[in-house]
Amino acid sequence: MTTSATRAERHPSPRKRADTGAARPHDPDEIGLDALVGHAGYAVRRFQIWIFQDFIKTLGAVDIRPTQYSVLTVIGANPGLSQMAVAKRLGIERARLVHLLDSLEQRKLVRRIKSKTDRRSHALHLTAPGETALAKFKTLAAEHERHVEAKIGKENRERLLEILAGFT
Amino acid sequence: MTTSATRAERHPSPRKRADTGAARPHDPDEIGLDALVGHAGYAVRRFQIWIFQDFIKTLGAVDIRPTQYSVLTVIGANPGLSQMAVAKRLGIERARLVHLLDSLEQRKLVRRIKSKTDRRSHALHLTAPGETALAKFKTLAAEHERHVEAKIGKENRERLLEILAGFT
DNA sequence: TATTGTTATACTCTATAACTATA
DNA sequence: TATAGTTATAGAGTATAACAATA
Repeated sequence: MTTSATRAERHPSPRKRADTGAARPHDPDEIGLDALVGHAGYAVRRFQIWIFQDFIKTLGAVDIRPTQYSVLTVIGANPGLSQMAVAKRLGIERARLVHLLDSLEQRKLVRRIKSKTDRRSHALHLTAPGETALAKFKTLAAEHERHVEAKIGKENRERLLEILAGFT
Repeated sequence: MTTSATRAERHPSPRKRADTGAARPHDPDEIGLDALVGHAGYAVRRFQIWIFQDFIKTLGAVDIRPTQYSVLTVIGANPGLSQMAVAKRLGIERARLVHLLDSLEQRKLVRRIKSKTDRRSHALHLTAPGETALAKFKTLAAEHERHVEAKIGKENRERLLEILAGFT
């Protein structure tokens, strides 16, 4: 652990009070996280929630959520992919991708085209309006990314991308 | 962007093929992420999923999930907190905390004690078995943390904690 | 009036299982 | 028999709203 002078450490023996049932108004800043401070998962989770909320808000006008954006981006860059290929690449359950594509197809952003060589599978393509829309989404997503940069700093964001490059 | 030679960059003009409906068997490693590569949120989300899965697996024998662990840890370090205080500190909806505490109380790990000074609120405490159990959970959580360290490296994990110190 | 805990609803996401039509 | 897409279900998690008891 490298973080120093954390809140938890200001509560070295928090259980001293034999308080039972008494009201204890806590200043939220005084509530120690104890062992959570040493867990990367805790901070990563809180950060991920912050990022997604900003993404959803920034792309709110076009009603696109992070998972929808990732699906559209991958189809746009790799037209003709099957649903299985997209699901595997993005770590989405194939059952869930069905509903995601239903929604994107209803919005006329994506088409499912029956494969001629393997009639079990669909080749996924963006529609022409889908291509246009995705370009707009990418512009807004870039704006969101600038919010991330403003939040944690330019260098920290770049380090983060390097550290997590294996999780893609 | 600092990540170099990414997969996306190996697909400079991916839409060249006017392929429509043809089968295209893709090697999963050949599917480019395009713009996703530049989004911190994408990597953070994939990493967070990996971490939670490892946590759930490592603490599977004691049937404790990340959120339950965070609630128990905060109550253990700050006995007497109200439900509102815990919910605010951890960013959990108070409505959801009700169910989490119902489960932890049924398992005799936590007690809700009526406050005498504010009869609307409950003071939260670990039971004696709860204290013992939490010590065991912390040992297993530390083991999980070593898995994280092994996955991304000791220095990277420490940098990550520093970068995300604000999200706690 | 405002707050604490509770109940309820809806929607997202994850994890399965089973079904169909193809291979 | 195995795979692609689909349908269905269950549980976690998020986001709300409304209610009773209490402040």
